[in-house]
Amino acid sequence: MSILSETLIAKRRRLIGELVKGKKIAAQLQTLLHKPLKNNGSVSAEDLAVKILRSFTETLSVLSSNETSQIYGVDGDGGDTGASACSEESEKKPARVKDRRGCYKRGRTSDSRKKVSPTMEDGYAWRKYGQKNILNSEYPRCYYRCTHKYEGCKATKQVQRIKEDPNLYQTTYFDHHTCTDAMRAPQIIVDSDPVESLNLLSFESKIPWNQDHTSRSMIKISSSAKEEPKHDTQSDMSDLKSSLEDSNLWQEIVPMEQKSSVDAPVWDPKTRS
DNA sequence: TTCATTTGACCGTG
DNA sequence: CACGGTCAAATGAA
Repeated sequence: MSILSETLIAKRRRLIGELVKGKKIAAQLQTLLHKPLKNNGSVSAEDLAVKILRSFTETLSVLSSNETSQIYGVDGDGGDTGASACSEESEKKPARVKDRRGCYKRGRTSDSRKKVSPTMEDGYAWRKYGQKNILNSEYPRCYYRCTHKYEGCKATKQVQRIKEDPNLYQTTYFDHHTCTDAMRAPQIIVDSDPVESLNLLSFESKIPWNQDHTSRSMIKISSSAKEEPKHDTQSDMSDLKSSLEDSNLWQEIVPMEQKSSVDAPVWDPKTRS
């Protein structure tokens, strides 16, 4: 027990160290991007990018080597997923409202992962199904589920703008995508969504995020990525992969069974009922 | 016409 | 009863 917590503490230290390092290098890269002419060759943007990637890669490898939920401090007491589908027909209520008693449960007991990002874009196609004003929160919370819910993908997420910094969004992911890459750009699959970590490379100050970046526009981006598989992400990923292969980190990050799942979409694109 | 978003109602939990 | 998560009709966009 104590040994376990010690290793956890060590891992946490290592993670924090890596993240701090990555943040510093990212800041350097940011200034470099702002004044590219001043790049007299001391440090190239590419070098910095590689360093950042390495730092985040290291972080991911630590995360994927053990329970991420513990490190994130997220609940994960097992049990089944929050909402469950309505069972069947029931006509005990007025036409407008069907009887939804027992249709869903609360309490998200499945694994959840939190992420703070300047963008809601994460490479997946999401469909908004609700929005609520939350007590003591200035901004509403938006509820999304995977577009391919009807193919069996149970992934959902909640997005909420952060009160202290409205440019940032806190996204909480529930469940995992089972629709994999059939409808989105290919990517590495790690325990927690790897694309999220790559999104960290999109610098907030470079992107004109203003308050008009609503969920709507972000979702549009998601679905367009689905419809025409542009492979920006893919080329990014292959760059990343090739740079990582040099350092043998790639093998560490991608567990065996997940590597094989990349080219084996599990969802079946059938017509939904 | 199809598909996504909006929005108010419904429902379970604490 | 309040709150938060979900549903589904209405509405809008392509």
